[in-house]
Amino acid sequence: MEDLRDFGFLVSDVARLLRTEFDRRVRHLGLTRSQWLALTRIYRQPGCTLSELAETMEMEKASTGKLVDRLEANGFVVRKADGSDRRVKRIHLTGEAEAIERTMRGIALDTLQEALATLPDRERERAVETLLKVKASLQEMLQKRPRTASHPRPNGLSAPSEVAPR
Amino acid sequence: MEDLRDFGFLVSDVARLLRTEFDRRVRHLGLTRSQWLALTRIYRQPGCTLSELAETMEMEKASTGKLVDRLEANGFVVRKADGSDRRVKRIHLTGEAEAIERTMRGIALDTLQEALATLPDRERERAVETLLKVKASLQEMLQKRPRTASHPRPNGLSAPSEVAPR
DNA sequence: GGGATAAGGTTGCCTACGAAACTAATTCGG
DNA sequence: CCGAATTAGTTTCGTAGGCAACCTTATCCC
Repeated sequence: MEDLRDFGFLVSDVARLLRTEFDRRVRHLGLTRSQWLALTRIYRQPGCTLSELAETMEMEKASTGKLVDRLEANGFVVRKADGSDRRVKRIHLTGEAEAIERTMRGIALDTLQEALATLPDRERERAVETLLKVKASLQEMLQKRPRTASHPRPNGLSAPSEVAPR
Repeated sequence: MEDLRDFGFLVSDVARLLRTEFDRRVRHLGLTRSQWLALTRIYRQPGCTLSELAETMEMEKASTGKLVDRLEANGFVVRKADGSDRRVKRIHLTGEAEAIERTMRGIALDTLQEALATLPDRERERAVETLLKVKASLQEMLQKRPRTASHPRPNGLSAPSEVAPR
């Protein structure tokens, strides 16, 4: 029972460490891990819309949009108007981005290989299976609770009031 | 081989989903998951310094400092000057924080129990072991590369990934 | 056709973190 | 003892990502 929390801590720790290490390795390329992730999705789904991208990245549209903003500002991506629906903007990689994408893919692989070097294949595979289950479970939980479970209290540094048991 | 990347994606996804779900559940308490994490550390190490806290949280001092700023601004924590060293500020929980800490601990447990509901104990334990190994490996990697490795040759590494075409 | 509703994107606000640079206080080496 | 190196903490800047509140177009449906 006690290691339930351990699991939560560990997943977060490993994710953060992984991101930090990877970002240090690709810093000189001018992109981050998150940006590279977006690139790989666009690479596999050229001309996708922002909503589609947000969907496959399992992120909010707003957050995704800002990621794309930065990618576009650095010339890795372009937004093109759609012919039939004037709301949508289709996202495409630039040629430069494709080269960088491949480079970063290699670095990602290196990083993971190094981080998992001492792990037997079998163990890694099992971990992947386990994580897949947990992810599915969490997705269901988040979907079931669609955004705000009430509580329209935006601004206002009002104290948390009486929430504290005594 | 191919699921090496899967592992990386999955860990990040699960961490993010976990954080989002938990933050939604504790939103009404006026704190976040990260803030709660800090509280639990301070709870177990009352009067610790910022550097110690940053150490146990495995985070940068600057990031930790801002976390403490917010906690202090909301009255969950106080900084007290140290008698013998005028640089250090010792961090203590307020009474209110201790109650909230317990509440949030319960919610964390609920969240994890729900997320891992379908996972046999054995499988969860194995995952924890695996994650521990990976975490240790990453910590070593990050330590070996103390900050700026900017471009001074990222240490040959195994093989592939020719660096930056063009 | 025209109003209600939904879907695509964007903007603003807030928290979380890392990186680097900086200040003040302390310890160390000679 | 004094100046150099260390250490504690903060500040500044940039990216990431959620949440909510918008516009703008498309659709739906009467």
